[in-house]
Amino acid sequence: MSAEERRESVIRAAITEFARGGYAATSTQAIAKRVGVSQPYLFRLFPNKQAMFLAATERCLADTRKVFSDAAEGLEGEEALHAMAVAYQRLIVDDPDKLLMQMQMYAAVAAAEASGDHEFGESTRAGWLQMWDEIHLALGADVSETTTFLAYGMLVNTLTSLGFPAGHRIWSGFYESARPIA
Amino acid sequence: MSAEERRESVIRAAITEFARGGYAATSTQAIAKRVGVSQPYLFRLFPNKQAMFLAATERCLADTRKVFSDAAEGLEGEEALHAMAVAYQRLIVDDPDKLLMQMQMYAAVAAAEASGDHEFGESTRAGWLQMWDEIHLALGADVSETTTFLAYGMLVNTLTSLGFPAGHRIWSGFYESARPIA
DNA sequence: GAAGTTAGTGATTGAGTACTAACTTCATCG
DNA sequence: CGATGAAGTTAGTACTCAATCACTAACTTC
Repeated sequence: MSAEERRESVIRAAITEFARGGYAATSTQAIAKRVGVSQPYLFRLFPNKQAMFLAATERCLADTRKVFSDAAEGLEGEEALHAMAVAYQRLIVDDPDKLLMQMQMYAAVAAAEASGDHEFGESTRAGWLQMWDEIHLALGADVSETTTFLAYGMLVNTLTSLGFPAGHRIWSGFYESARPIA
Repeated sequence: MSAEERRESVIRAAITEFARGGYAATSTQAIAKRVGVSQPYLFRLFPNKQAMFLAATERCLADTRKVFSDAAEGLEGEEALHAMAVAYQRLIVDDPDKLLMQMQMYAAVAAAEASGDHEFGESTRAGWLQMWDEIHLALGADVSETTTFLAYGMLVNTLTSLGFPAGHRIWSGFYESARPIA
């Protein structure tokens, strides 16, 4: 297998491992095992552990962006909003690692920023802005609608992360106001 | 100093340390140093590191709840909403560790749930539900308004964690729709 | 002042960690 | 055939960390 292909599978493995353990608690050993390769070899493909985490977060953001843009393609306004909401819900159910990785990313960036490292946050902010702009366009360039959409998305992230099961009363407000499922 | 008082200061120190490093990357040594006590003594006050983290998250949630209930006291409806929004913004600015700890908590619970440990999530969900109910009451028992309020709150958390500076265009939607500052 | 308790420490251990250096295997090509 | 270079491994280093243990100093009770 070529180094480039390996790097690909390392990124995929890193996403699932980092998603479950966060940055610090995930060992490069665990990633290597999932890839099916020796642990030191990872350091041929990436300069260090941080680079693996960064690659994983970037990939994760890009994948999420793609889910939105694919869902909204050819639609606009209310229809686009509904399609994106449904697509995001499907993403969370079908590929929970993406959501977990997102939460780990937020925590990691927050910690990095708090301790003076603004480099990591920079790339994440750029990815987020891209996602914001894409959703913004799909929703007809309505700023407040974009903000509201993302706000509900973040609440979904939080409640899902906390493990509130579907049907729990804490979800009831979604049917009345945002209707992301319907 | 009595053990109970010590336990108090350990919790406070744990909040700031865990907030900046997350669970795994924070050493008990760092907490002990901040308290001004030897590292082994922490294990007289708490059975293990997890218990310190749990105590920190519970305290953090309780403090946040108190911010809301204090702000909304004697008010209702639109006024209560505005007061709580302003109070939360002040909390984030004045005591950023509370927000960081919250994000670390979400990531940690998500990871725990994903790997089959539902005990940690249980206490966090309970604390969150309490907060939800308090806000719900303050907002006149309007479910969709409560959900919207919390949704905006979670977006604020995310954007702040990512380090988007005040005045960045990504915040513009807040003035038009939610007006949590104004 | 003996008996007992409470707050606290120093030394240590054993497991796990990121990362390095040096070696091997093997397909390809002149 | 023999050389080259890329893919991958084994062995190892230097370090960190949670948790335990045996101990002490100060206080309280009677």
